[in-house]
Amino acid sequence: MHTQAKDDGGLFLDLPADAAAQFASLASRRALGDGELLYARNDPAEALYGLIRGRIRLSNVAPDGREVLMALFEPGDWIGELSLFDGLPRTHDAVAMGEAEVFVLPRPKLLALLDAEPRLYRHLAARLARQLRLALSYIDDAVFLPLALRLAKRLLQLAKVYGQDTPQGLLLDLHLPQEDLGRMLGASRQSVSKELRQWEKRGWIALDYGRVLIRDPAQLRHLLEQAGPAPRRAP
Amino acid sequence: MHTQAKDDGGLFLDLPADAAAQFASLASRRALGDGELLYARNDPAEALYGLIRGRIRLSNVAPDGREVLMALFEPGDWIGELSLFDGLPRTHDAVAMGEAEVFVLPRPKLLALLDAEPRLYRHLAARLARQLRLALSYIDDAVFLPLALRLAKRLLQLAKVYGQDTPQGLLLDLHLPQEDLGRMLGASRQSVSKELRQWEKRGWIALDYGRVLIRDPAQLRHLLEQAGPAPRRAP
DNA sequence: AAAACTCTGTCGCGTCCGCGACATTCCGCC
DNA sequence: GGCGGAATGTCGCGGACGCGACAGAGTTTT
Repeated sequence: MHTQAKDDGGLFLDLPADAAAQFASLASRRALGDGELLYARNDPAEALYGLIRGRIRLSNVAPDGREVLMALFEPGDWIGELSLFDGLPRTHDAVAMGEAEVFVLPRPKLLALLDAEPRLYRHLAARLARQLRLALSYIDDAVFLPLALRLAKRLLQLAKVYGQDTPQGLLLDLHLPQEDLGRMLGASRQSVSKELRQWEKRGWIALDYGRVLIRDPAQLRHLLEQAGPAPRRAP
Repeated sequence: MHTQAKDDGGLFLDLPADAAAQFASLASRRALGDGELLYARNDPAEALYGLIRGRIRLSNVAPDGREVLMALFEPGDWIGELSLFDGLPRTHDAVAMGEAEVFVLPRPKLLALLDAEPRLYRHLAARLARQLRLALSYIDDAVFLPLALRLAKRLLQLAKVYGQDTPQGLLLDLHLPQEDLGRMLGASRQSVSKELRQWEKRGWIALDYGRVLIRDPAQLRHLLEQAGPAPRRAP
């Protein structure tokens, strides 16, 4: 669902080399300005996209302004496979954060290629499978874990993908405001801030604008382990 | 994710007839007693199952006893495709509610068949796609909709699949305690009960043990429409 | 370098909803 | 047809967390 770039191991997943070439031959390009919509919720499924440059946010906005931030895409990620498969409309808005550029693989051409090379289905289905697993785990977490634990979990998850090792610890430099962190968790900015601050006071992390330095990942993991398996049960 | 039976239109999805026959030739059968585990969370992915008789619940239980009820399967449904695709462990427990019987399609055999007939991937991928859409909508709903609306939505959704038309209205006779309804929504039994009772007082529904009669679906839909698009915004 | 914005920290109130408790009603079973 | 267990209705307390408000700190723009 999100942080797909490094999960895939490499650029545009592990397609066989020849298939990658075929994909490329179908593609045109499209440049996006800051805040530009790649597609909107309920748009028809016209193409599959491959992110070349920049960052794209996949989210859903309620009419009252609340927003669920479902995924962040980084260069190397595919975007929009779900609609590719079932032909149904988009489930989310896809918006460029800053300048970005994508490959555009029109659905009809892509389907034709897939029919010719059905083994490619396997690769794309594998992506769907990963996304489904992620979505399912989000649902579980939303029900089982209190905000603090969801936040810890997400931070560690993000760190696995975006974290850079530094002498002081794992640096998460993704220029993401706490408000967006909240939107990933279905939580308010204030609650996220409060929790992060608490951890900072304990020396587990250090905060900066749009940046988090995880000084002691083990403490966060410890939180999850002790509370996750047996959430609070005092007799 | 759940209520897949009638969504698929027919028994074991719309497989080509010859493919269905091939599937059948791979299958053995397994009978399950009430409460018996078909598989458990984290079990390895050994087979794909097809439900022949009875009902199976797909759920996740936290160590403290709380439970998320992710899906109910009815005869004609496939069970366990996700692990079929990626080979990773089960995400949920699958438990028989009452006596049940399933086809068992061992994964290795099935993968061999799929390699021989790659076009079948398309059918199975379509199922993954539907499940992903459902999961995504659950996530959105959990964040955007208050309990009452999620409940209304779920009731209508269940009615589409299980509802029987009667002179008094849509009858939902699925022998599902309100507690389980709650577990579908990440809500407590008490809250579900309260809301249902309220609707009953207004004459929208009628309640019975494990049964709901929807007298006036339009009212429930109305709830969703007025509140869904623009949830409460008093100046 | 100052202005305009964005991001963050912090209170405090209010609400939603979980949870324990208990009475009541209904079902399945012997 | 009566008995035990399960399902339901109902209060009320308490906790988690959203939300408005505002101050202060940092960043971007011109």
